[in-house]
Amino acid sequence: MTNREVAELLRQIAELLEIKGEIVYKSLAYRRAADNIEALGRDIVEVWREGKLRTIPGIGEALAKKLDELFRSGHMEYYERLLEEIPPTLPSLLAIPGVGPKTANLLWRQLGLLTVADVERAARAGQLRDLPGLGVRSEERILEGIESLYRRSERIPLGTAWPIAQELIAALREAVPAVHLETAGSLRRMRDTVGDIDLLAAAEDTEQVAKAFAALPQVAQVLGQGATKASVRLQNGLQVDLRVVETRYWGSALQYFTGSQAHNISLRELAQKQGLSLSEYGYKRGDEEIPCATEEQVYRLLGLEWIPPELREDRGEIEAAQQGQLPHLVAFGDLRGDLHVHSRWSDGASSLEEMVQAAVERGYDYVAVSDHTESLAIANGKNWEGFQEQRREIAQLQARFPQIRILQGAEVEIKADGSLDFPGEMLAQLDIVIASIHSGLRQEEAQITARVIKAMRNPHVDILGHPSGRILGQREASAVNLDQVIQAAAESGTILEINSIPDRLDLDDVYIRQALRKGVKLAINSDAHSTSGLDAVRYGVATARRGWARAEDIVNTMPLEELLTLLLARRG
DNA sequence: GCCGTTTTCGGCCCGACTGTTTTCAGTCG
Repeated sequence: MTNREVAELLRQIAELLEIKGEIVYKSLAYRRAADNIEALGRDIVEVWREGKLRTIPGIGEALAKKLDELFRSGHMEYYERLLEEIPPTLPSLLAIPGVGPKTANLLWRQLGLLTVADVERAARAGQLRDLPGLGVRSEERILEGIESLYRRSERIPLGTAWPIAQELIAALREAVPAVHLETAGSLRRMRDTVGDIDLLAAAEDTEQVAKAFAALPQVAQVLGQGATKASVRLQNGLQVDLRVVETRYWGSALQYFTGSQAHNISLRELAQKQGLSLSEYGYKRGDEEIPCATEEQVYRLLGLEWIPPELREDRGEIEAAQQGQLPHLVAFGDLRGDLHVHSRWSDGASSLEEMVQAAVERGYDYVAVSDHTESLAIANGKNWEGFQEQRREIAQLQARFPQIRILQGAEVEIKADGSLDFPGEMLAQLDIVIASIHSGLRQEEAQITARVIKAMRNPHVDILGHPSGRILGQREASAVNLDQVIQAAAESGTILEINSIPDRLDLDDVYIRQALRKGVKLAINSDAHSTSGLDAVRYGVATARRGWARAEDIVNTMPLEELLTLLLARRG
């Protein structure tokens, strides 16, 4: 079972327990355990085999026992018993905005409703208004909730949301004076996908800002607007929430609205131990109010360093901040080159010269052109002859662009049996070799893992490209066991790629962190297929930061000579 | 169900909003 599957099971149990009416802390415990399993970065079944389940935060005696039964037998009796008590479809009602566990229970017990369609039918027939605690308004609200559920859009990739948010911020700045204006929520934490766009402003006249926001030309529909907030839907369907606070609350509010929720809960628990209560309005000690104008103040009052938003997921950052052990995270400006770009030689839209020119404009010291190889015919992959021809063009360009070093690379296909498109003596003539999988992604775990590791052990392979193969919103990661891939990388010295294409972001934050724990080196690559694609590294850097990466963990922050020495050493 | 520089038992985050309520329960982020 994958970590995600185990986490999903625990979350289902949490929902069933809520509907059943168990004390809320029990379901909270299941959710916390689920979150921590998902953020583990290693195979939970492995942890179980080592007998170390209890070392995972949030897993105590009872959960360890249940998971042990699950991994041993494939069943969890507790879960199966719950499903006999509570109809399995009932948790689906919780997806209706406005319907929580109490209402779901009520709808089931009183009217026998089991699905969203059941609820819709009953609501339209006017059967909900007479239930205890509900009325006509509730019935309407539930119907509205069902309609919005049908319309509900998927989470959107960071790479889609981020530029839109920047554009809105610029437009709002133009329209109205605000002292502060920033993104908040999962967008500020740079999660790989976001549910909506959250913006936060501080101003003297809060209502003026909310009004100006609702009146922006990008806005298609105003969902709600008051003195301190506005919710809108954009022309492109995205929902954006803006909140406006007084300047003296800026720090407290920005901290609060950035989240994550788990991070905030842990922070408030810490505050509580120190006799303080923390909210978006700052601290309270008894009747004394302590608003914070900066985020630094929020953290400092608890004895913490300021925590970068990308780390705020309650994955140990608070403890690290307490001890002054937060990592100095890699930054955009640390990158000295890009090791994975394409050109018109394979499936790129820009010429080699245009790509080199664009890399120069970005201030890079080096760029590796890594076009596809022959068996990826769909991407116009080139044979060895093609690469030799390309080398002559690179030599000519190099003479014209002395300010940047142009490396010849290749994105070599890992074939179904783990062999590569080119033999060793050819690969040895390239400056850098990225090995990637683009086909046979459905192989089962053992096969695809062995295939990838075989390629990694090839001394001519420098980098493993987009290791999981996921495409956000379209394709799940392959079955490859990243635990074993990371272990193999640690042993062979293979560099793992953080592919920056917005719907890849692969490796993801969780496995980046695990790779770093094992001392594996990473490369933040754009995988650009046109000149503008080079800027995607912004998202790769953000993902690296979410994985706690420092500049020294990323090979393309190195000066050219150092990088070349590293590559040579690896090839022996 | 978890967990311990106040605890191995008794706690477990905070505030806003809404609707159904005469003081609060449920939901949400």
